[in-house]
Amino acid sequence: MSAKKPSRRVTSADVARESGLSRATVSFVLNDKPNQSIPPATRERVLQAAARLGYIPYAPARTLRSGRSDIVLLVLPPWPLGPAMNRLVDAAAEVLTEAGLTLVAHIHLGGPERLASLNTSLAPAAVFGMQPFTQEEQDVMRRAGVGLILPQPPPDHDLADTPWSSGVGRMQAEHLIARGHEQISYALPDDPRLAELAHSRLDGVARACTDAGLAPPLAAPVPLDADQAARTVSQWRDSPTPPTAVCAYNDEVALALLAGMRNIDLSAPDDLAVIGSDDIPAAAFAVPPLTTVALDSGSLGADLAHALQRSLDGDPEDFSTLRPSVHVIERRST
Amino acid sequence: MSAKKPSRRVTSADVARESGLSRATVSFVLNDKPNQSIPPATRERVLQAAARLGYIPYAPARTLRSGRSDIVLLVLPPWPLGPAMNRLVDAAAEVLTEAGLTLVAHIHLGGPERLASLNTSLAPAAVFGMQPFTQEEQDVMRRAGVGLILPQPPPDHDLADTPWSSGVGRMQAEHLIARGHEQISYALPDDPRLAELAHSRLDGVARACTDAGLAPPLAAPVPLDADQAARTVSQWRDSPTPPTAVCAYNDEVALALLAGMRNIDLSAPDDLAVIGSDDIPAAAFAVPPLTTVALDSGSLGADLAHALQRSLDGDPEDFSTLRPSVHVIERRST
DNA sequence: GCAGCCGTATTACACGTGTAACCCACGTGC
DNA sequence: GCACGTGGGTTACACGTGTAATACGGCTGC
Repeated sequence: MSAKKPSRRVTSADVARESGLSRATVSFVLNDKPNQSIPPATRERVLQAAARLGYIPYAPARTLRSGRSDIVLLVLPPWPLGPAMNRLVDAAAEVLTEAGLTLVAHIHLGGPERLASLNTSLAPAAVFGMQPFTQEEQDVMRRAGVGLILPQPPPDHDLADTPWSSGVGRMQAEHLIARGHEQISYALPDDPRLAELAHSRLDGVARACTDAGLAPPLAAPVPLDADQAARTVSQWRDSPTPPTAVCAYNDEVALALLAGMRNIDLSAPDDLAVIGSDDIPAAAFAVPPLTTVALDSGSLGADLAHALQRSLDGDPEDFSTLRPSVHVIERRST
Repeated sequence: MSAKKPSRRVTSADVARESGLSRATVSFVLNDKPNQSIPPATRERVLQAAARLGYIPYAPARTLRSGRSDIVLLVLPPWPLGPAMNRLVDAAAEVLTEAGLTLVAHIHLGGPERLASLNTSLAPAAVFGMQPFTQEEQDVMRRAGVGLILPQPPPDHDLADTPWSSGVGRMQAEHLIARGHEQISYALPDDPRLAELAHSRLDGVARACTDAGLAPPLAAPVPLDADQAARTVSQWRDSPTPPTAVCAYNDEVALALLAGMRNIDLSAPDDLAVIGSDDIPAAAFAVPPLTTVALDSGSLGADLAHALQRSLDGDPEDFSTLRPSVHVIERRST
């Protein structure tokens, strides 16, 4: 129980010694190779010895030998992602765990050289990012031994048109249009790190507008501050074509708008309808309760994980066909 | 440029061949060993060959040989953690990256056997969790080669008394007491997964109350639903000792309370003062704007990372001395 | 009685890296 | 002339696994 050496690692050789068999036999039993014939008696001997010693195979050695790791790396951007992404990761992790894979997340800040050091220490089987990687980044990862890199930019397809970006914007706009609104504006987030994603959502709104024969949306950044939000609203109302409704980048921006409107004695939806995105818990408690667009990120995560798993098994999978369900949660702000 | 073999891995042997030197020399140069004498000319030869081939050392082999990995694993519980934890992880990752370590996060769902498989594929140098691990879990990780496991339960010290748990509760209560409140209640979260953390925060509130000579707080679960929250508030007001203020587990619970109070024509702070915790963006936009307790999780993360790094370097570090700053953000709900 | 075969377990090697131990040629001091 | 460092490099091994190739003994078929 209390050894001198504080923590000597238990190797498969120890198990072999303990069970009086060879390391090969131990390995065969523990990975139960199908085409080997091992009598139940010896199998039991190995299993018990392994349990007694608490043997755990050493990942690096196993990976080195087999050539493939069972780590899936999720590369997250350094900006806050909200609870939707949380659920997505959650669901994906569960599916992958079931398949013997391990999902880990890393927030990635710098350029390709940092990505390189990441892969240097992890050597994942697959890397999953939020937006496509640059060619240079891909090269670095490939050289580091990454087998599968996602998402792959579909060459003929608009990069930005992922379901969790422009799809959300489109859904927001369609809901407002169905309510009879004809002049829509868009509330961008103030954080520059969110600019890319925000503009692709705005793009979804714009397309929904042109599809319906409406004018393109006015867009303006809305900081998370009630007074500044109020100013933006005032400017909109003073414009030649004042909007009757606004799509917000997310629920937080939408809440800022509602608070700003209160400050200048306006209220949703009569003076200006407001729709958010993400369905954070606070949305239901706003004044008035906020209508918002929710992405079923849980099942999206599970779908992604399944597709990834099949991809690792050799089936080239088309990830662009994954269309998650996104739906409107109607409350009182529209 | 376009080889038949789709992606043969570039090894240090390739670099050796390319530079016309031996693998050992290559290794010496690349890890620049101090006590070796390598003329600048050869050094340059190696470096250029490595760059030309785009050599990236293979993590598993390196780890296998050296015995220590540079991965730090953050084990997250499967429940939502809020933006504070996000900032903490962010800051910690930055510090660790600077030190050549790689921080990755994994959400952990099951028992020790899952933890085992986790470590089987990762072999991290250190594991960092939110609450102390059980003895069994620690054993499993130790056997898997994990050198440092945090947090270590201090034997003589109350387990629950971490700064981000009871410290928050204490700070909430002290603020209310300073405002003259003498009967305080506590709004627990409805999610059973949060029970442990919530009760330790409640404990902080209770201790602040007894320290001030007040009665212990009434506690009740408050679901994220306005009507149900309203019912709880009514019950409190009907109790023999009706509270004049309430500490909420977090801002979301606090927002639910405010919404519930609106439904029954009560308002904060006159009918009942409400204080939250976390300072989520939505708190500022509530009606009335929510007073809350904010943890400086960014600097806490950085401190933790520094301590962890020193610990890995051999200095036994006392993590229980880390006292993050937690302060009250006064708005209008108290 | 012997070749052959099958079940059982072992030996031997490869994966890619870090590094201790060694080797060789070349001044250099006496 | 010879022992002797010494700069500049190499050879050899270890880390822990997985698995192909192999050895051995006993049974079967003819």
